[in-house]
Amino acid sequence: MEKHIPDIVIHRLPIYLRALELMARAGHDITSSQELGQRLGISSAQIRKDLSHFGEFGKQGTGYDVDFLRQQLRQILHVDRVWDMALVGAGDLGRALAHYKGFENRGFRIAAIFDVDPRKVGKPLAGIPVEHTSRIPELLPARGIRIGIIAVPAEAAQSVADLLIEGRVQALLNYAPIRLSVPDEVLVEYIDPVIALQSMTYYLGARQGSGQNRSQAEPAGHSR
Amino acid sequence: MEKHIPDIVIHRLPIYLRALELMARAGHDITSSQELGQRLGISSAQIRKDLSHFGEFGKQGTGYDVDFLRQQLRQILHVDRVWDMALVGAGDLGRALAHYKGFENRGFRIAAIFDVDPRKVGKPLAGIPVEHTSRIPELLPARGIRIGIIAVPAEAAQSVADLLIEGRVQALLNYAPIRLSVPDEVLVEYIDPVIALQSMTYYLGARQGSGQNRSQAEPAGHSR
DNA sequence: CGTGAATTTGTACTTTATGTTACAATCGCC
DNA sequence: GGCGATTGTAACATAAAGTACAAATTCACG
Repeated sequence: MEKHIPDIVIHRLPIYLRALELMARAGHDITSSQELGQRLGISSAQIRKDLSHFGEFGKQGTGYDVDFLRQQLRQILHVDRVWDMALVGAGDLGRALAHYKGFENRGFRIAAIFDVDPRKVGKPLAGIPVEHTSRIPELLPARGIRIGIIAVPAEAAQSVADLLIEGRVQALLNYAPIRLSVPDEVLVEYIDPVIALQSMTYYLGARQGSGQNRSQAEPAGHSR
Repeated sequence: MEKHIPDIVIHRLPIYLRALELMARAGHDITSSQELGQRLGISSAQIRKDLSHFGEFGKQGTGYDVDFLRQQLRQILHVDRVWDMALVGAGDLGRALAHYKGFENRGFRIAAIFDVDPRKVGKPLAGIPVEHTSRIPELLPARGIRIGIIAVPAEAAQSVADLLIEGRVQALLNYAPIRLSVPDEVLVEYIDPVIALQSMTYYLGARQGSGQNRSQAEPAGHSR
């Protein structure tokens, strides 16, 4: 319980937590690694082994107390508090994120919004004032914001990342389809729907289409 | 080149492709596994081995022709065509996805949009008419749509998935924070920003905060 | 209240999957 | 025509997942 814990294990914990929250809300008091695994498509042994990195949370013959395990996981993942985040980009995606209800109750809150567009600066979005991007380095440290969300076009993403890092941010969630170059100590997670889609079309392509597919050949040239 | 190819390899290919598209746009004609790896934070040997599953695309002493490798990867991933997708949910997220320019040129297009809200049905979104969700099973097969995007609240996600599958969809991109239960032959990819964030706060929590963090204790009770 | 069957955990051990190292073969270039 | 660069891959090393089981617990039943 004090050694290095594999990153892949860390990435599964939020999935367990999400399932537990769901069970708790459904009034489910007790569960087992088997039940959890069934719901998640993960082997029960995997779940037990993952959890065993952090302690012994279950009871033999019974399983896990949903509420207790939930609290433990929230502690382990440090979401037993609320993390303020800075959102950069008040376009369509930024707006969707600003209005997203899913952050509440899962440990996060958008506490500041930035955009370069002067028409957007000043007007509040989801009740939060939109500031100019250039003020990131100045405003973030004062507000103790340690997480940044990048929701700007790919061309602007790296410079936004640089500003956020100047503002002492330690974790980035990047929606732009580009790899960011950041100091070693800064964490980055990437969300790119096209990457996810393309790894599915690899498998789809081999299969039978249901109708007249391949509607359009992709033109050779590129623009973006 | 005919054996089973690990899923994890498939998931890296789109990342290679994305980098190559970027290079191509930058007028970069030739690259090497080393250069690619440097940009992506992946070892050069990893890249060479991944590619070797599909053939020999490089030239010793020189490296890879950016344009050629790009075309090869697009073929392998079957994004040398355009895939029509059905988007379900015309809320904030659905709107952002409908307007997203990043699908173009990467092999995808939103060809149909659905929502349950009668106020949204009828009005076009990003030039695409919004239909009622109940019409999914009827409309998709006729249009040869094989990919669905779920952008509805968690409560509705499973029933939307069921409708899409009834409409013969073979791949789902699910933005709802819930695991879907689907037949074996249907592919699913998940996007949940909170999962990504929580795996970062695991590491962040151990570190020094930059100011007065832990602004608010999460209340014990839950609602959502 | 005692007992045995049924569960279920945590973990040691085994197997499988993934990644790294190292290098012969090849190529372009000066 | 020799030299530096770079590929593709075999051999090795590391990481992750699955198997199996002793130990603990519950519960039904007499």
